[in-house]
Amino acid sequence: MAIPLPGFEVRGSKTGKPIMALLDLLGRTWSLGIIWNLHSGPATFRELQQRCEKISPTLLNTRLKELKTLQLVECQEAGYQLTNQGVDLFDIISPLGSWSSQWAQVLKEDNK
Amino acid sequence: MAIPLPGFEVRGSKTGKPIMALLDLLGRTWSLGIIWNLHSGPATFRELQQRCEKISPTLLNTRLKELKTLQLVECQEAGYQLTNQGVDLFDIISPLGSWSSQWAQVLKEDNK
DNA sequence: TAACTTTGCTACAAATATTGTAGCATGATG
DNA sequence: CATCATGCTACAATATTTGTAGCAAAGTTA
Repeated sequence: MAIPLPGFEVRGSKTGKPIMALLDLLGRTWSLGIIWNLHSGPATFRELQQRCEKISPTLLNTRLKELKTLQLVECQEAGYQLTNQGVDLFDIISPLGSWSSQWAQVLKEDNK
Repeated sequence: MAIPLPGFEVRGSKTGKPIMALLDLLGRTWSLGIIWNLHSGPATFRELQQRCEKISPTLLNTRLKELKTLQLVECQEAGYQLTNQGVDLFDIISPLGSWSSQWAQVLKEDNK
């Protein structure tokens, strides 16, 4: 699958709008998981593999390449880590953590 | 693929943590796209299909079932629309719109 | 009321993405 | 050296997504 670059046609949209490239990226298996897991600090390839519990090395490497190309993740001495932009992105989505707890609560109530 | 319910094992995590269910859901092809596209107002099945440009009816229906089960989308007279919870979720991710524009800008600069 | 349309959705095969396991090359450690 | 850990690739098996066709039900028109 081609890396979703802003300005070009991506899965789901021909317009080239940045948001569509981003939604394509984040909608790929494990993209969000990798970003989420990297927030707790840099990790080596194998360490990241463990944080993600069940990701295959093939896909992990594919996603890392995409995320590096799109400058959300970089590889330094300490291992893979979020770039400044990656951190900014994480900061936007981080409220999902507490939101999801409330959501789980509501789902639980409603299924009583 | 089983619907990712908070409290149960999901793709990428056995812990049952709500955030992992959410990341599984949002990481599925078109989940984010559907939520994003529904924000501009209710839509019939075919209308939504057009907003999503290239989604197949099979998958659209699968995703809608998931989103309905998880109470993010509901089907009313006007068509499919975000529930209150769905709107809350959208509100969290909506800054991605402007963030992605800046991101696109940076990528463009750096590739000069 | 009988012929069109439109709509929501299913069927199903082809195309694509993801997993799982094995293992290789490289560099560090004993 | 021999051993081990790491980053990553190969590749076949499996699962997901697409694309096209089309059906049943609910309007609309004549």
